Amino acid sequence: MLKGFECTEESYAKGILRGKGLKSTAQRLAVVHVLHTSGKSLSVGEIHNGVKEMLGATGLATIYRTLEMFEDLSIVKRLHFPDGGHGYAFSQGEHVHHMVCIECRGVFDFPECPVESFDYTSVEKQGFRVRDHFIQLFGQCGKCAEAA
Amino acid sequence: MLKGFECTEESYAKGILRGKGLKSTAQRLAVVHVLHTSGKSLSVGEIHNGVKEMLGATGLATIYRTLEMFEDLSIVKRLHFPDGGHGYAFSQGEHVHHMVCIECRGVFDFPECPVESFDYTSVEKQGFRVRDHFIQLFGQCGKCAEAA
DNA sequence: GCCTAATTGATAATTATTCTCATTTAACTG
DNA sequence: CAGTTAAATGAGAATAATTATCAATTAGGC
Repeated sequence: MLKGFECTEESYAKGILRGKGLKSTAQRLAVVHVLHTSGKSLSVGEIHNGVKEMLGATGLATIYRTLEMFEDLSIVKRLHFPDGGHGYAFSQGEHVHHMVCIECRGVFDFPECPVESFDYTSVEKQGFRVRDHFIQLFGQCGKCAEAA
Repeated sequence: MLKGFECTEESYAKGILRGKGLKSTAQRLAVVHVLHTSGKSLSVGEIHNGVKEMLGATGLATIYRTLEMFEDLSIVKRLHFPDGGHGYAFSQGEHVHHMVCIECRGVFDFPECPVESFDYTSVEKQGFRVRDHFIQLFGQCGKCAEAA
């Protein structure tokens, strides 16, 4: 097992995995570590590289499997970019939304939900029942705005 | 050139294409037609099949090229699904949001923007400058709710 | 420490997307 | 409305992304 780099986020993931009867493998914790410490949205390839740096040879399929599982467990969130690409970011809990810097791909949380107070009347008139939503803000983070 | 199936949506697309000095080809108008008449979000393959039904042999690359261009022109919108997949829907104008039926993938517009009235103060305290946003609602459309 | 089901690694297979270039065509022009 | 030209297309090769397979490994409980 992996030692020495465990922090709040890894403990959080371990707790969720344990609760579901899933194993806390070195690979899974490394994915959490790589994502969390980067503070931004990473591609599958970037995550794979980060994990390999920590653990040595690691199968790419494991990264895909882990990300899919983590998304179901609300440990990571899949984010989409205007250019059509996508990436993954560490994210605790289900009802958090994210803003993404279009320059550095840094990810920032915001807990207030703009849709929560939204009046669905016009939507529901069409017979539509809203169950869930996906929101993402794009812009410039403080650092990138300064640098510009 | 294509005749006989032109309706408001095709004229709309032709106008935008003309305005940008782009050609209104049979393939492009067929993409609009297929998307609009379906009323739902379609995969690239489904769009390709629909266009082939109308025009006969059509290159897949053309479909990809057309969809990318149409997204830039805000004629179609790329939508994402909880299962990780994505699709395209006809969509007039830039500031329209969509709700998608998770059963039939039907797409419904709503012009009111939940984020417009949202108070960004907490976000901007972090130095983040919001430029754009992506919103999508998921749920059940009237028909699918009845059928259930 | 042992046992067992869960997980992983390596790679093959599949699927999705982009590229290339010769051929075709929409739109403009006279 | 025939001629011209830059834009667009088709077909398939090339590349990238994702999923599947299965033998070998390992976390977690006893």
